[in-house]
Amino acid sequence: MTVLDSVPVGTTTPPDIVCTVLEQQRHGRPVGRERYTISEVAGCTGLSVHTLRWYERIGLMPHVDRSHTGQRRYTDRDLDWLDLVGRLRLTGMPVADMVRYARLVREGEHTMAEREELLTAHREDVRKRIAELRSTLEVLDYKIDIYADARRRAEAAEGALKY
Amino acid sequence: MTVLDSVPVGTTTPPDIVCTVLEQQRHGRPVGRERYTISEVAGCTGLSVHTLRWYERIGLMPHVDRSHTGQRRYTDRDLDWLDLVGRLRLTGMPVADMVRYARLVREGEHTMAEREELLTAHREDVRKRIAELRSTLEVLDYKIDIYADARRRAEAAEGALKY
DNA sequence: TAGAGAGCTGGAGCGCACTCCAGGCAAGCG
DNA sequence: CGCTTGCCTGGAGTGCGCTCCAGCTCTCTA
Repeated sequence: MTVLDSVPVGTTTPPDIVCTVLEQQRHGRPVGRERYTISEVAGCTGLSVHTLRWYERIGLMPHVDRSHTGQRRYTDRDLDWLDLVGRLRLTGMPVADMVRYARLVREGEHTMAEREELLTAHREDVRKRIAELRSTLEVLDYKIDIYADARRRAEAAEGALKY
Repeated sequence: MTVLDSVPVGTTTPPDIVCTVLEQQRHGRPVGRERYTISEVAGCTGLSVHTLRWYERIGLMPHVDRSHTGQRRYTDRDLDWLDLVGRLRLTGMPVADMVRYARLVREGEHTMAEREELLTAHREDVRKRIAELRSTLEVLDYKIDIYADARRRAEAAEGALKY
């Protein structure tokens, strides 16, 4: 089974304990290991295995290691990267931009200026989006207040009718 | 021409003045009128005419008036509605939800509680998204700092080489 | 009276970000 | 030894939110 070959040689964790770890992994990285199967990574990142494989196909992953049978073995570094990707995704960065960033990282140190630029531009974007959201929040508050007022008035009228 | 039949009878605005108004309309509602053609609305909302017609098809507009030749004539109320729709869209509300809200509005006063609920749920969403964005902003700041530090160090080293 | 220009309709097409499928392989279990 | 489980691949399919197209009408201007 895959559990055995993903546990480093020398570690004698019995299968039942590994299972417990697998059980508790929902949005927590399984501890005490450094190589994870694709389904474990799916479990703790919230991404589907399809999406993980797709990220690799499009060049969004920095080369994932394989087991001797050709199965993916993700490292803690990979999980850190996926964490960053997840955040950028949540903030609406297009996948194409993330792929570009990934490519720059692969290309080495001389691309650091460009990476900084990319992130800085995105940060500006995020700031703008926060401002937008806040301004809409005001409109939402205003409208909800109107509905709430109307409801309170209606309830008061209903109360008055009772007596 | 359409300009004439969209100007209320009795208003004698000459065409050239109307043109000036049309010129300045980029993201400002043309003033002094109460019926707008689809391209005027496209101009001041930033939506395409395609999108405006599509919104109507899917039930996102509360019945747009027509001229005697069957062309759309948007009112200020319509523009207000589009303003709300635009804000909800910016905050990521799915079109299906906006359609549902539009339907509730059409159905009259007895749907107010449901509308309030819908907006309140969305407000919660927006708040969560703002929190998410802010937390990502921190990560971004952190990473950008690292890049900036590296860059400054590199520049300092380069400077040192010169002398 | 011909041509330009704006608008109309139903329906097809598109880009993005996944999501799923068919067909196949390797390992462990009863 | 067959069955199940988990993973593999390339490629097709999906849902959303538009976006565009063909073919038409109406009105104005030269």
